[in-house]
Amino acid sequence: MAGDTIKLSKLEMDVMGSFWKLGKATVREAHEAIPDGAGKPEYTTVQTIISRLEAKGAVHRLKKVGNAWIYEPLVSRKSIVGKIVDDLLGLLEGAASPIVSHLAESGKLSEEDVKEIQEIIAKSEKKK
Amino acid sequence: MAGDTIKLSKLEMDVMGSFWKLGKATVREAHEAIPDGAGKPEYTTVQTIISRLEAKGAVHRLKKVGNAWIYEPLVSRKSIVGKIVDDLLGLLEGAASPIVSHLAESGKLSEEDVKEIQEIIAKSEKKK
DNA sequence: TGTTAAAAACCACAATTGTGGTAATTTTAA
DNA sequence: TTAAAATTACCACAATTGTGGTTTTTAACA
Repeated sequence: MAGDTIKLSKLEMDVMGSFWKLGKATVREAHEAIPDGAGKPEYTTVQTIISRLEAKGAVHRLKKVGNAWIYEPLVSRKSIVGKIVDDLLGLLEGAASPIVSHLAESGKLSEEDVKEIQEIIAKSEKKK
Repeated sequence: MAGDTIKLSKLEMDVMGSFWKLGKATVREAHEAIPDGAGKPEYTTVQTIISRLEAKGAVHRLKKVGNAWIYEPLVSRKSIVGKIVDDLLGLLEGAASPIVSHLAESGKLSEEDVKEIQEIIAKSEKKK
């Protein structure tokens, strides 16, 4: 228990990206939702990946429409991102600063993000 | 070019952790520096991993002392963490907030971290 | 200087991941 | 109602990763 979030590979993650974006999708829709560019997998590859995702319990078949199955995600992006970040924190011995420094340096942190952080921290400080 | 930071697997990352911590190390030292617990690899496994890290250019042999080689990291933790975070950002379509929310919620962000972020942001704002 | 302890070198092999093909089935449109 | 199009089902296979054993070399010391 505790660390039992499923482990997804890079490609599996990309395909989950389609489901997280679309909510639910057929194989074809999931495939089309993957951004074009180098390394975009073939349709049949996505088929395979979705089967594996199903075996892992990351998606499931909702219903059949026409002759295509509609799949639905069973794990949230939030939980998966959480696991990735936690793993990374493990590598960093719990220190978040290398992560936030990188975010800040790469200009990905908006002032809104910072405000949000401060609020959350303020809240958790109060609880002590 | 640009995305040419080496790709490390989980175990390879753990072993790199030893090098980042110790600065340089023999196979034995790297092995011993891995925290005990479930999934701690055997000495010979670490040997293999270090060979692969060498092949990937992540470490190299510095010199021989006694009959053991001393290895040294060639990639910084910073660069690897940066790559992981960038990949994650890719999945999140560039939005950092899911990451920082998770960090903040899990109580890993100190007030010092927040101050650091603000400073970095302030600096980059000035440049505009 | 020969034995032994340590490390390297080399090897093996299963699981997972990336990648996509082919055959069979099911719809749908002519 | 049958041919074409879409989709599933099933298969294959190479690369990478996790895992650690066996053999050989090398250094140290008794």
